[in-house]
Formats: sequence, C-alpha cells, structure tokens
Amino acid sequence: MKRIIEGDMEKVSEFTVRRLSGYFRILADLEQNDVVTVSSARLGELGGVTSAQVRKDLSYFGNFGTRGLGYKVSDLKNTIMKILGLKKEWKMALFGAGSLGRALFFHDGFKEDGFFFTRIFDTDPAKIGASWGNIRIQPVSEAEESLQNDPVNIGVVTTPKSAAQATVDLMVRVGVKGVLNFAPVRVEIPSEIWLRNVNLAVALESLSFYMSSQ
Amino acid sequence: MKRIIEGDMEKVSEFTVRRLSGYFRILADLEQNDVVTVSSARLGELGGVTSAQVRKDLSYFGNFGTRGLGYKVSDLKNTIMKILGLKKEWKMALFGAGSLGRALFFHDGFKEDGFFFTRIFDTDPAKIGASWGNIRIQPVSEAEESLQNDPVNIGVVTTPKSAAQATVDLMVRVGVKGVLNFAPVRVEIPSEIWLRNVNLAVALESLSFYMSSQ
DNA sequence: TAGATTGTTAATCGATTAACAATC
DNA sequence: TAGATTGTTAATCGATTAACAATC
Repeated sequence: MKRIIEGDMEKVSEFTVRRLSGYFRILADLEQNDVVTVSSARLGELGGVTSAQVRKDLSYFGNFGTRGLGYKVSDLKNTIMKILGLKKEWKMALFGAGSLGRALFFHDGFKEDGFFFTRIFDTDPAKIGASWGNIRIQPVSEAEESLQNDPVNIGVVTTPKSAAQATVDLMVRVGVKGVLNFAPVRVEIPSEIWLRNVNLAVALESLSFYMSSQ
Repeated sequence: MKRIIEGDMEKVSEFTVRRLSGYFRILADLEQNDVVTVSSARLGELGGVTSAQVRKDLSYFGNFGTRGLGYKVSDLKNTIMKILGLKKEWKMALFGAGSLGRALFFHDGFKEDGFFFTRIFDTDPAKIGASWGNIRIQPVSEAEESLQNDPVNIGVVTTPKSAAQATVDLMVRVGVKGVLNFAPVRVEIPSEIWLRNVNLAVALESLSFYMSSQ
C-alpha cells in the first residue's frame, strides 16, 4: 500500500497524469448520473484505455478499489482530485488580454477545477483600465510590484512570441511556481519552476498530416 | 531512400508528427533570421530533443541532409511543410461562437499554416447575424445545407459538452475529413474520420499535480 | 585530404498489456 | 460459496538513444 504523493512516490509519467485528468472528468460525469460504483473495465471503456492501464495508473498512488466490486465513483473522483491538486485553489495571473486570454479567463473548466485568474496584464493602452468580470486589466509596468504584494501560483502567457521570454522572466522574479505558455516559442525557465507549453496549431497540423496521407 | 507520404511509409507515430510541428516552427524562425544551414545537433538543441531523435524523425520521410554539412534551412522547412500537409489550404467550419471560438477564429498561427475558417455556426439568436472578419455567424439549423453546398475539410467544435456529439454527427454527415474537438467529452466518430481532442484544462492539471508533489 | 555530420542499425529504456493469485 | 474484479508481476511492445560506417 502506497501513500498519496509522498517521498516514496515512484516516477509517475506525464502519460499517467494526463490519463488521471481523463478519469477525473469521466468520474464527475458518472457521479452526476448517480452511478455509484465503476470497474476498471468500464472506466477504461469510457476513457479509451485498457482496464490494466486504469489499474496500473491508480496503483502508483494507492489501493482504491475493492476486489470483486470495483471503485466507488465518488471516492475515486475525490481521490484523483486530491492527487491532481484540485482540492486547493490556485491563483493565476494572465499576461496578454487578447482574444485567447479572454477565452481562458472566461473558461468554465478552469473555475470548476479550482483555477482562478486574480490578475490581468497587458501593454495595450486601449485595453488597460477595462474590466473582465471584476478584474481590472492593469499595465504590465505595474505587474512586478502588484504580484510581489499579492502573489499568484501560476502565470499564464498569451502574449505575442516576442514578449513571451520577458514575461516569463518577470513571473519567475515574482515567485510563480508554474507557467502555462501559449506563445509558440520555447522559453527558458529555472528548473524548479514547472512549465507546460500549449500550442494550438499542433493538433491541427497533426490532423492535416494524417488527412494528407489519406 | 524513402519517398514522402506513400504506401511504403513506415508507421509514423504521433510523437514524431508533433515533433515535426516543432521543427517546422524552429526552421521558420531560423529562416527569418537568415540562417542558411542547420545540423541535427543544433535543431535538436533548439527543440529540446537529441540529434539522433531529429535524424530518426526525418528518416521516416527521406534523406534531406548532406553529410558533413547538415540541412538547408529553407529546403527542410518546405519539406516538413509538405509532410505536414501545410502546402494546401484547409477550409474549416467553426461550431460555437463563444469566446474560445472567437480566439481560434482570430488566431494568427492557423492562417500562417494555411487553415482558414470559412463558416461559423451558433444557436444563440444574440450571436446569429453578427460577423467576424467577413464571415457571418449562421444558425446551426442552416449548417447541414450550407456545408453540403460548400464543403469544408475540418470541423472545429467549441460548443458546450451537451452539444458536442450532435455537432460531430452533423460534421460527419456533410463529409468533413477531420475534427478538432475542444469540448471536454469523448465523442464517437467513424474510424475513417480523423479526430483530435484538445482539453485546455489538462495542461493546468498537470501543472497542479507536479506543483502539489513539490 | 581531414573534419563534420548524416542515415541507420542495434542496444536501451520505458510504457503498455496480459495474466493470475488474492480476495471481496 | 461462486463470480467478479482488483493489484501486481512478468512479458511485450514501441520509442529513444548510442554508436558508427558512409560520405560530403
């Protein structure tokens, strides 16, 4: 029996983490539909993976099932939320108040998971001063002081490519622990800060690759 | 020597395809900076992979380098564009004129790659009739006829979860070859249609997982 | 030519799956 | 109890890397 998220944690791959995100969403749906228990076979079927994969993924964190019965939907959902760190609230600062930034700001999925934007920064005078929800768009020149006084956990980059590195550098200076970068450039970042890059074009390019090859 | 995209194409993994997207962007940058040749070592360094990985990825499609010299930046960029199917123009229909749809519609990266939205559909009467760029937002009720008359290659789903499957079914009926789904549900689709799911929350959940585990 | 770098093979690494004893 | 399903080990599969002959 292993404990959740501890020193003895075996190397958990990004593959496993991403599948846990999937299981979490499926379990939330099942819970909503008043399903009480689920087997690894059923969960795998709904998630498009084998039952062995489901059990293996969960086994990195503990024994959550009952032999002969399966898993309690509600309990497993909560367990996975805990594993993924979704029981906390995460504060985020948005850099870049363009249409992508706006879409992320208003994205319901983030709020449901406990991710909240508490600050928005942009350089465009036409945008500064406006408000999204109850957050005012501030000039980037105020960002460093503002974030020193009231820190966030995560920085989200939706600036143009040319501004991405400077934005990340600023985020690192004010002590963010994680960066989600939507600008299509590789940014340098100290190894103790977590970084995830999201490139919206990659999925489309993969589609066109396979569509071209028949 | 292998030919590009042909019957004898070895199984090319999604990993390789996604890295090709990365090489393409790096090569475009290098070209812009008037760099003429690049070695697999340098390309790997810029892309965060080993030189062997770069050469292996390219070797699925042919011999594009010169021993002792490396690769011609411009030529390799064009070759990869051809491989990824970015030399064509791809027409896309957008279903869901919310803030995410809007962000994708105006996303420059898509246009640069040859992906164009030619149609926008929504069910919200408040949105129907408005225009983005020079495309008018049409009611979904008109979608099937409209797309029969003037087809698109790719359908993009930014509807709510509850509408995603019906939207995909419609897309399949009008003959799209690929679907890019942003709704956080698994949709069923015939196996001859290519499908890519993008879930914006997954990258954030991965961040919070690793941030929680220190 | 000598040095550099490719293209490819073989070795390694890591992720997935099959199988089954444990057990509810 | 008998049937179902977990948790885990060992086997398999596939992706990455190291190494090097070929060659510019």
